[in-house]
Amino acid sequence: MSTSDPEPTYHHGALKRALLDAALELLDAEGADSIGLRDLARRVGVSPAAPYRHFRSRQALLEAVATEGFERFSAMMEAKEVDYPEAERFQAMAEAYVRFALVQPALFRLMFSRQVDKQGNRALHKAALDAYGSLARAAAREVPEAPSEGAVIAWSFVHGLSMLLLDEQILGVLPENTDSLVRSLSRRFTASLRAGVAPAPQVR
Amino acid sequence: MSTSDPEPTYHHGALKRALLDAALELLDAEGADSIGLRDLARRVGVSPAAPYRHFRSRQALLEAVATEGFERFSAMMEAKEVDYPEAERFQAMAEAYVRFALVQPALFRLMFSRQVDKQGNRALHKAALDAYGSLARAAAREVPEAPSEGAVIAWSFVHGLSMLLLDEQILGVLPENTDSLVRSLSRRFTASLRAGVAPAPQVR
DNA sequence: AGCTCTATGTTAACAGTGTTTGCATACTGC
DNA sequence: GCAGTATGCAAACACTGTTAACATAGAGCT
Repeated sequence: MSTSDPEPTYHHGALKRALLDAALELLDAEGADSIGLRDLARRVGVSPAAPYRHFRSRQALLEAVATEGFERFSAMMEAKEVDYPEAERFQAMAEAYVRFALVQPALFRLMFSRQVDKQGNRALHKAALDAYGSLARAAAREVPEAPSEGAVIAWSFVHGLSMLLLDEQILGVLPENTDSLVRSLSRRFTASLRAGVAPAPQVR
Repeated sequence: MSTSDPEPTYHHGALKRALLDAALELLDAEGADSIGLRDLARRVGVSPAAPYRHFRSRQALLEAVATEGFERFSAMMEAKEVDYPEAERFQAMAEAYVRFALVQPALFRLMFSRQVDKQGNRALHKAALDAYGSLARAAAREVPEAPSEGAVIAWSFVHGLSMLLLDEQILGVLPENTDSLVRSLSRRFTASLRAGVAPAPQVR
């Protein structure tokens, strides 16, 4: 009595997963703001109060979504880490970073928004730090003279580029094909990162 | 009958301005999400429907706030542009950029959020482009070989650094004094920007 | 088997929101 | 002084997140 039958039960069986999936789906259609608990409940076929058995609040739901976003994100980054040789590694990861942002804009925005509290949510915090780890390692290798500073500079660049592209703010300025734009920009950046950090710790 | 009396009139007289001011004030106490039209109306002392005589919707109000944010922002950047000699100019502007974000975090976030539609709002669009202009000019001067690409790279760096600092995401990694952190990072970045763009257009 | 305990749903209600409609009041220009 | 317009108010609508009280299903024990 359990081979088929997708619908008829009182208990849904996998509501939590279903809610997260629905949220992830809605996220890219609309923004993260227009993602309501009642919407999700309706879409999954349960009552408005049902989600509260699995998430303490709407924010908790969003944090769970963001956590999963970070997990996917860092999985992808780690994949690049093993797939590419040292020489091309950072380059590949930078491009992957931006591509992730462009493919799942709302998810990316949510991950770095203030709607989720990375300090108060251990799982989220860890997932976010993991994501940074891979990129930082690759960037640090490019700048052995100042690894941690180099890593932060590189992180800032890819993150800022992603954000500005999401805003369609750069396209008004450099209206090229996005992919090749990202490639040429990150290539230039990598080159200057390698060349420039060593010589000039003091400016004044 | 008009020398004093701050309160008793039926018509408020400067509701639009008052609403914007209240919004700007609330913005830094709470986030931009918790800024409601009814809240503002209450705080200013008018009925819930009154704001609609001056703003078509909540989003329109937020866009007006963001526009004012961009205007202040670019005014500040242009000030740096004239106050500093070429050699230190970009450096100063980069630091000012980040500082603005840190001093008015919610406003900065709003300016670059999806809650405001830069395409559909001419005033907003112009203000945003103006803000970019000053920074771009200064950055381009540092990289005469590839001015527009250099400008975008520099913009990405300062913007990303701002965003990551707002998330308190970097502080977990480099827990220094924020001000000196910003200075040393942007100094390093500027140095590598100068050094590295010329030699290596081709990597492969 | 039956019986209890807990997990997971439902319904009904509360407070709060953005927004619209119709009416009231004040200001402005002839 | 009077018409027309700008600006305010009150009441209502359709939503939302969230809570409380109740209902049902499944798990584990005897």
